[in-house]
Amino acid sequence: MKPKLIYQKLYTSFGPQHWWPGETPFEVMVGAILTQNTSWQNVEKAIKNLKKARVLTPDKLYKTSHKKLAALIRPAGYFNIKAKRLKNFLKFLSKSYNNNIKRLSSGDAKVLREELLLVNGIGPETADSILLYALNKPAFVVDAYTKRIFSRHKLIKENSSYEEIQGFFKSKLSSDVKLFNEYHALIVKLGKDFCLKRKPRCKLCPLG
DNA sequence: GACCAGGCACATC
DNA sequence: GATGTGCATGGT
Repeated sequence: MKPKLIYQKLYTSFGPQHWWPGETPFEVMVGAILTQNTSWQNVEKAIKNLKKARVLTPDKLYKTSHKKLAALIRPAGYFNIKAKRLKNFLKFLSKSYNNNIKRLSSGDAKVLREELLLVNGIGPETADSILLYALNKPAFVVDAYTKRIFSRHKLIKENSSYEEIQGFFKSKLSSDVKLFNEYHALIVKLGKDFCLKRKPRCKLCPLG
């Protein structure tokens, strides 16, 4: 089955997913770091804490102490390391872009991706999530579900690298922000509902 | 109580 | 380049 057809099947089954769940680009970027290897449900609690404490802006979050920040994001797990990663990102945002999100989003996507990857704590998936969902750049996001689902359906090798999998999708799809947005969200929906780690395939899977 | 969740860096071979 | 490990909460 071709990637485009799979997309159509998923869209028909599940409908639009309205991603990313976040009110502002900055909130999306923070969420992208907090959700690393963590369920979104837990991330929501952390973001709620940040909002309640009124620190969910680049400058205020950067000024928040490590101890306080870690305590606020505690529900998202790995709170010590994620507090550091957030600070690393905030330092980059401040030093390189003067906390100007508009200037950030007007930059060249390829350059920006490289800059993000230089931040300790931001890997390929987090970088692409930020590019796609916060800055509206056509970056195809690859995650654990993508690997699992597409290798089980024999479309990619099980040991393919991130770049290989991303290349596969980019070569088969038009470079369209809306499409990339919806496709990744639908993959996550499918993964959560049907493609569990220990269950090789599911009879109810819309892909058969 | 085990397993899992929208990763990443780092050590070691 | 591949493989193993630490990081941690909360839901099922």
